[in-house]
Amino acid sequence: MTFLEQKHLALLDETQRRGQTGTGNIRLCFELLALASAIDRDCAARLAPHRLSEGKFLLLFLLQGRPDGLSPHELAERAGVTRATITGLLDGLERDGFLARHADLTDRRKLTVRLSAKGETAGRSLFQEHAEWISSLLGDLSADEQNLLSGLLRRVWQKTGAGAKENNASGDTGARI
Amino acid sequence: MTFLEQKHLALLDETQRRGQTGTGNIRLCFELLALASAIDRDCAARLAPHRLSEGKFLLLFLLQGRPDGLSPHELAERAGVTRATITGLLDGLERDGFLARHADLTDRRKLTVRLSAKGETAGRSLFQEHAEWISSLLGDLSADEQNLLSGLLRRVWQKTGAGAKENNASGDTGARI
DNA sequence: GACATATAATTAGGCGCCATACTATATGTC
DNA sequence: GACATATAGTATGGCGCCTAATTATATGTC
Repeated sequence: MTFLEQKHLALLDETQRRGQTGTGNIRLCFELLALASAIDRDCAARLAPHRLSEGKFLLLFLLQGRPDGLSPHELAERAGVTRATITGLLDGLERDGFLARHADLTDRRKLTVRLSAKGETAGRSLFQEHAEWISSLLGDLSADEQNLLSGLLRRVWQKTGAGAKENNASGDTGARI
Repeated sequence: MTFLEQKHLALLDETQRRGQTGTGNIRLCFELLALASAIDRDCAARLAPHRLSEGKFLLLFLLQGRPDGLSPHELAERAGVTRATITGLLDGLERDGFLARHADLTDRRKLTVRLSAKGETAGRSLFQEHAEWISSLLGDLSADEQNLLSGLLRRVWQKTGAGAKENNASGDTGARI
């Protein structure tokens, strides 16, 4: 059986019906997207029982083991999302008792975000669990296979907008086989 | 340079700092997710100038070349999303003049959704463009490399929740090298 | 010291997706 | 023909993400 998603099947069917060239390429691209979606769904399903999303988990994780906390601004930078998004995530996490916002004593514009005991505990155990799970996803592949896969992914990535930008800066290309 | 996303870099840094095992696996998984995100971002950027999202594009595409139209219910099924989601997408597409809802004559619960001339034109040209773009992403890989990649993706996919479900039904496993 | 400018966080509003609840209509059964 | 049940579409409210605008505070410069 194929492992594509419904929407991709529909697109692929129609592409084939129209006798477009390169449907093999397209199928492969959809397989890649389907795999990523499946991983994201699994991730969400693992976190949902704790009332956490992937974004919230990342914040928990960034704050974990930092008794001095971090500002929303720093969290945004490290998480790679906007400060507005952080505000929303913090609202949820604070509501559920994972952390608290504290006023900064020296700069009254700033806040310091610190985990509660609940947040510390949840962060620590979830992180361990999460790392093991992700690692296990790829665990069946041999070292050679992993290198191969990484190289192939990199080459495809260079055709994307993000990759093209990177290409202008450095001449790095994945190995060919 | 690496091609991971900010959030994954943060997770990976911390994982290494804690001396967790299997960080290579984890990096590879993140590379896969980063590539899928890059593709999704490119897709969104291509459609945005037309005031379309990926979901809307799919509807345009499903309706294209069907003078009799489809019902929201059928659209939901083929797109693999809920009917509620379809309602939202149709609202936007109707507002922007790509299509119209028409009352069904025989069953008054039903609607028929048909593209406008604008919708037909946009659908046709975008579909062509889109198919060529996606195909080009993978176009650098040889046939062998494509088969290899597909097999590797499939094996990882079987470790996901979606894959595990599928496994119960059929014994299909990707080829090993 | 006043004022332009930068920075921190938030708010407001939008999008796409979901689950759940609701309304209108159809249908099968007695 | 009445009534339970199913179905079609929508409304509501939530989440995570975004951009742009707003408010409060800090800072550099004249």
